[in-house]
Amino acid sequence: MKQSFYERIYALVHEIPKGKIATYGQLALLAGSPRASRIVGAAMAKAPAGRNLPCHRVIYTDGRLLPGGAFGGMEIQRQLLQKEGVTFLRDGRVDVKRNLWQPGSLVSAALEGTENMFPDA
DNA sequence: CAAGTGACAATAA
DNA sequence: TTTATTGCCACTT
Repeated sequence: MKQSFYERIYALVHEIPKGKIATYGQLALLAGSPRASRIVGAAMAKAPAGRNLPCHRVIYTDGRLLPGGAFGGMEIQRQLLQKEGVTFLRDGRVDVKRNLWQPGSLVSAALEGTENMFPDA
């Protein structure tokens, strides 16, 4: 029985370790559709309570949080991430380069050729 | 079956 | 640098 992409997304988000963050594009890539970043967002938006999804660890590729206050205020989200151990830039953005979730060997094949993902620390 | 929708991402100005 | 537009894919109606 095949699970919808949404279920796949939920599983991935649930796999995000504490103190790390992931971007919608990253989750989409892991889900199997590198361009389905919007699907990830849609999945989060429709994410049913009970899954305890750490959706606050999912941010933009720029390291920017959700404007408007999808979590009840993005400042809340910033506090949460900071409390988890995620480092922030002075611009108020998450340091994606340092805190991006890197799932073991799972990505090795997907990122084949991306030898230098972090040119600068 | 066709059109519309959206917690995004990349490119242009 | 920020703002605006386009493309994108799965899901809903």
